[in-house]
Amino acid sequence: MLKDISKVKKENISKLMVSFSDPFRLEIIDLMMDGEVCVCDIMKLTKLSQSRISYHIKILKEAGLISDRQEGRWVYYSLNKEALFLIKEWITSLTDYSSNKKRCCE
Amino acid sequence: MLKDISKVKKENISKLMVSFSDPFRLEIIDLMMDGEVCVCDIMKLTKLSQSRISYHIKILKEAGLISDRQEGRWVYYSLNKEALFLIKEWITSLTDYSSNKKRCCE
DNA sequence: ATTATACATCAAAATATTTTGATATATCAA
DNA sequence: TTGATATATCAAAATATTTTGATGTATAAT
Repeated sequence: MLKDISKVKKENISKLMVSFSDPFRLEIIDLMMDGEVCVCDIMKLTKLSQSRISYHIKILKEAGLISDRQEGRWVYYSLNKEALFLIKEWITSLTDYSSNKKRCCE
Repeated sequence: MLKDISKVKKENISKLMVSFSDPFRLEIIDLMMDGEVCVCDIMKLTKLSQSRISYHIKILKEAGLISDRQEGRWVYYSLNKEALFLIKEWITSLTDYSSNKKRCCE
């Protein structure tokens, strides 16, 4: 069972996965792969409204997937690599430890 | 940008991530790590109602995350390793290629 | 001081997901 | 054939998430 193998808590995983479950958030994440972006960058690149972006950013932030850094009027957001590694670790535990055991003879 | 790096399509990822975004589905996935399970196993182990389990199973199946195999009255579900590897590959592309580039001098 | 810009937050509306309980289907056993 | 079991499906209700438009706050430029 997962809980015995991975250090990653299920609530964290669930929240991180919720982050990834929306196509617009995936787009935003995609943009962040090139480095820091501000809300205004995302607005230019995606045509999403400002408050809509702020909403999604908030979800990403609360899941711990992104960090922010303020510089004057701008807030720059970037992917939090540690969170990405957590997820990777979790997925790895799934692929490495999941069994192919079939049911028989019950 | 992700689209240039990974072969994994964003709609697939989004659907797979939706699979992971519900705590009950995470529980079900967890049970499947030990090998095949039927709905009745999940009922015994989680106390979720039958139709509720069927609903979540359907989501997992439509995302391509699990496979099924019927044997008499029972249907055995198991994790689809290929899908797990797809996700792993995608996460890996995120961790490997995402940049730490800071904004400056604009 | 006033105005403009970048972003956050809020409440209401729109939408989507999940749960429930009832019913349907298929397999098996008596 | 009848009854029991395993699971799927459906429609309605319950909940949760997302979107929108308005307003608020902070920073900076004039």
